[in-house]
Amino acid sequence: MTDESTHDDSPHILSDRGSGGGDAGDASDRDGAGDAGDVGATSDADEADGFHAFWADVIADEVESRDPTDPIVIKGGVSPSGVAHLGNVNEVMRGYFVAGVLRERGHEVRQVFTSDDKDPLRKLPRKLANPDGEIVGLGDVDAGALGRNLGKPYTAIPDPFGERESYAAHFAALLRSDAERLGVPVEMASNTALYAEGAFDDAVRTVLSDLDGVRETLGQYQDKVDGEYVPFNPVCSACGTVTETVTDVDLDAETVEYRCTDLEVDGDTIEGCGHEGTATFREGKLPWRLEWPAQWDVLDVDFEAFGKDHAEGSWPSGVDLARTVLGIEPPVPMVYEWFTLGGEALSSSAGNVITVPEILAVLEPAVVRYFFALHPKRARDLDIERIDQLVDRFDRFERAYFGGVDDPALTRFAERAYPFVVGRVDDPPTEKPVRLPYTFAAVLGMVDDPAFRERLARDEGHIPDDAPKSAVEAALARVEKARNWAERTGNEYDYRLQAELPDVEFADDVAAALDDLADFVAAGHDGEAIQGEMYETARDHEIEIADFFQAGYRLFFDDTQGPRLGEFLGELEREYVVNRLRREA
RNA sequence: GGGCCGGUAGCUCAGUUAGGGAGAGCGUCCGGCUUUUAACCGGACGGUCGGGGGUUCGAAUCCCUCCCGGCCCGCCA
Repeated sequence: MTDESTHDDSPHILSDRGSGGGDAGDASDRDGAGDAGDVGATSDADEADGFHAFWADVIADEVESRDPTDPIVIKGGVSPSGVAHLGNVNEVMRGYFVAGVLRERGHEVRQVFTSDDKDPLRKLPRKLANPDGEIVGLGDVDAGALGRNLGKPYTAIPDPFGERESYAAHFAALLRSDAERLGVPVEMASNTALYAEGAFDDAVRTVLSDLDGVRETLGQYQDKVDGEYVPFNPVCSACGTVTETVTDVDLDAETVEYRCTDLEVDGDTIEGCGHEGTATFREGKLPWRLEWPAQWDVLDVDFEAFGKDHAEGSWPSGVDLARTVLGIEPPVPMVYEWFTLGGEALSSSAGNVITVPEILAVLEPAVVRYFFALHPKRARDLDIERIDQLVDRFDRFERAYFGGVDDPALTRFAERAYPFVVGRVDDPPTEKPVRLPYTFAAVLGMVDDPAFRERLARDEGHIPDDAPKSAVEAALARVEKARNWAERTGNEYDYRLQAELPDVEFADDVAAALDDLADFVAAGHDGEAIQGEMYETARDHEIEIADFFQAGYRLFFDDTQGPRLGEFLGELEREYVVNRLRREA
């Protein structure tokens, strides 16, 4: 009915500047009705003039302006086709922030995540993830079994790892555990299950009852849609593949007639078996362009975030089909820009991916959530080599929340977003957590002894004297992350204290200097004194200071460089240091 | 070819909603911490805000245009 221009349905609502501000013509009917009642009653945390420092508030405003009925439904979803990487996390984390804001405003909110698992497996993935989320190659599983199942729904293909009921269930379980690790409670919904229980029956009936309408609308977006097009893909009862050739529709019986024909995928052909049969509305699926709007209808979706790949394809056609065929209003959309990993596009086939377990090996969950709290529309790069920069930014963001940074813009953003980032909306922290700078944590990661780590952190002033035990433990947890980072990247912090004496030899004068230093340490001195004595000893023996330090690094790290040596040695067990300096153990 | 999104310092990013000082952290350089050895402190250097044009007293911000990158207009999420 309401024939609004596509401009008004732009999913780029965080980019539109002053939308509706220019044209007097269309501003009246869209904004006028919704605004009057409830705009003034929005969040108390907002400034009165409607400015928002946090994008999730902008989205929440838009959702509220449509007068949704509780519970508000926020959806995300992916096809469980293979390795879920950090890019897919957008689908849950973006919704997490919007859900949090809406709950804070007093709404009941459900966050639903669909596994679009009735889609067919179109080609063999090059990489898979095992039940622990670790990436493995196709050679580690029965690739032949997968190859024989091309064209079948993911839920009809056995789990390559033999643990769950299907390929889809395997990857859906990984997605759920990813969300849980990030502290995001989501309701998982299986598309296959929704079809099986009849949830899509009404939508399928509506679509197949209005073939002319579907063809006319969708034909404006897809050239392949012609007078013969039928928007339903039955699953062949003979061979189990998803087919595309429907020859007749029987609305009374709620069935379709089909012929199992070939499926073209990327130049390859998945052969149909030629079987001719009958399928019910539950024994097939809608094509994506219609299935997406049907999900909005079935799940009553109020908001959905999606990648920019959908923005100019299935979103505009989905909006149109929702209104003209299904008779519903589409949800509030939000497009997120893709991020790059180390400057390159995420690509599972090229191996340029990082999974949630992998990122959580080097980052605390709050830091990952912080990354996804940043503006969704900005092009950004996630660089593992310099992940310390991201952590530094998080620490600064956290300090800003506690009023410790002279940066009004950052402080406004932090005051609003921080409680959601740390998952403490209802009882925000009142004391700033103790944090070790990430690179300092990497230095501590060079040794295993927890007591050593804590001593050194205290000596360097990173842990206040009155910090409670739990805060200290939480701070030291970062050391394991930073150590994993150093090992993964092999960077300048990737040193390990050598438990065994490295196989080394020194010139006589260097050896004599080491013996003198050993005597000094044995006499009992602190790290600062040892550091100073190293210079004295080198001078006494007329050797280059650089050579002497290098000898020390060779003995303790079997390397030519390392951390500030004297103070480091001062924290280690004295007997160990003395013996090592004497090259005895 | 058409449409959409993105482009701010060497790096990672704020600032674009609401036009007014071009900013932060890191890196680099210099200096300090008795003594060059990656942790700590201070300072400096560093940008045609992708280019050009326009509106304005004033533009990173609004308009036009061009360049570069990504995405969509086939399939698929």
